[in-house]
Amino acid sequence: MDWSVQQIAKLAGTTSRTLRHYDEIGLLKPSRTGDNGYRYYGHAALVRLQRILLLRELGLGLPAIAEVLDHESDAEKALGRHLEWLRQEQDRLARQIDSVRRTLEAVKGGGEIMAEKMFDGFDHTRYQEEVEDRWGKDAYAKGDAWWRGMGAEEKDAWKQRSRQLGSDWIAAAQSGAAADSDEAQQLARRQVEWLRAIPGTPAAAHAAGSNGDIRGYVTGLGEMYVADPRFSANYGGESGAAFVRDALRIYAERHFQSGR
Amino acid sequence: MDWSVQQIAKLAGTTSRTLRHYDEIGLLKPSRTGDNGYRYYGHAALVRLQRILLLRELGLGLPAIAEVLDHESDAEKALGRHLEWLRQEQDRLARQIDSVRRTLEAVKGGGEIMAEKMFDGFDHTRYQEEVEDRWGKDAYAKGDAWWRGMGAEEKDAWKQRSRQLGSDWIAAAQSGAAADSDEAQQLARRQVEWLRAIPGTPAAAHAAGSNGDIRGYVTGLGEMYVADPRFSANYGGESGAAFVRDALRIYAERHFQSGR
DNA sequence: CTAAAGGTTAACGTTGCGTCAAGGTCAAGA
DNA sequence: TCTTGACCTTGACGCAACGTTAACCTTTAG
Repeated sequence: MDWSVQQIAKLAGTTSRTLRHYDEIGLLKPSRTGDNGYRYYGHAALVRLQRILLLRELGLGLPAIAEVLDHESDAEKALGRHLEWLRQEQDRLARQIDSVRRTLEAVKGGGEIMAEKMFDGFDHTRYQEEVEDRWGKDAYAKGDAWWRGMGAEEKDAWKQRSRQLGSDWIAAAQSGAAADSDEAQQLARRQVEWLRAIPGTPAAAHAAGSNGDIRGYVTGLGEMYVADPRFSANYGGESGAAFVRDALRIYAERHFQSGR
Repeated sequence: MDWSVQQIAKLAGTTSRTLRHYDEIGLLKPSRTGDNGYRYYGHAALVRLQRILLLRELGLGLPAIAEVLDHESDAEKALGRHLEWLRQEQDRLARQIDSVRRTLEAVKGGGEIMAEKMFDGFDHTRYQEEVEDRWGKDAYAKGDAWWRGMGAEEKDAWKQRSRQLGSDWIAAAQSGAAADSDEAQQLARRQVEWLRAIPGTPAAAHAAGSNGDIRGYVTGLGEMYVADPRFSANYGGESGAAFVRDALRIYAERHFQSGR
């Protein structure tokens, strides 16, 4: 009472190629092999195959499935871990959808694809990797959660504040003020306060009494601004960006201990 | 004022390998290539790279990104399609999570991985492909939505009804009744009514007055039962499954026009 | 006897790079 | 000047899970 590849494939709802693949990687061996090389599957193989397919539909990888089936006891833990992973994926997707929606709206409205600029409410998608690299994995997560948790009015207010700060920087830069001038240092102070309002940043931690490397953070941020041509483009070319950077560096040197 | 691979990679928050990849597939060519073969990137390239990375974070594929960037006008449509796709993915994930959760609970409670059998509330994951193949893509979707939309009590009731039907079939098969006996035909009627309660099936459409191929559907379902050893195992071996199949076929022949 | 149906192994294609491997180039110190 | 060491280059394999030819036997039905 054995079945051929095609037969068992149809019974279980899969393809013969899949069965050969599973044979190849050792996940499911045929119960018997004919002299002609044909694969034959018996009852036990079918049951195992169905379990494999069930677990696969749940999204588990083949190695994970093998583990579950071979050490029956691990099933619970494996499924638990998998569930956790699925939930993270779900979160990621939700954020992505949100981003796409906003981008789509921006495109519909403005036109240009990359209309969102640096100060337009802290473009947190753009600097994700950089932020994570330099100031820890969860800094971005916190900032992101904070932003997503705001209502539309709050977001508008924040954007307004950001834009105001940005245009003041531009005005100062174009007026030819020096980076260590009072005007520039006042702007630097506002910028730092602005940063402090964003949870997850070292600036926020510093405001709360903790002592991260706020000096390095502020200085580094200035360098990021100069390095980013979108920023320079909006703030009067490289000279404008350099002005912001210098002002921030000087402010940081004057007001913060040298790191950690 | 050009940048080397490493430099531009850091500026944009990616790696040199990625840049070489993009060069290879023609997504982003260097602005200039040195006599030594070195790649150098200018301002325009950096802007394009940043757009690429932004779109990538939104989850678009590289070919799609190329299309968006090269035919600026398509951006809106491309993003719209992408959003749609993301939402479907989200749906899929949600269903998967639900399945994993239920399976996990079943494992915690009962133990055996594949405790869910055929009639245990219509195992809709198991026959997905088959159902889609034979009776259209959205039949499964409708049935699935219906099932997921039920409350726990409703589900329990449904399971109860299903189990009752199943055990009645078993009893009839084991009593040695003929497939065309009154008893068997009564069971067939109940089975068809049971099927009618599941939205998306041809049986449901038929109940609503539409005329899909309900005869083929009912008959085919019977064949599926026989082909499935899990079914036969639970219903008294192949003879029991054959009994069900025959009874259904006879019932279908007697009560439904021959298809479409 | 022949053709159709079904079986076999072998090997490339898919997605987006990470990761060696082997070897030029360039700026700077001994 | 020679030697590091850092950075550059072009291949080419690896990953996940099969789909899809390709080229070639075996079994089965007519």
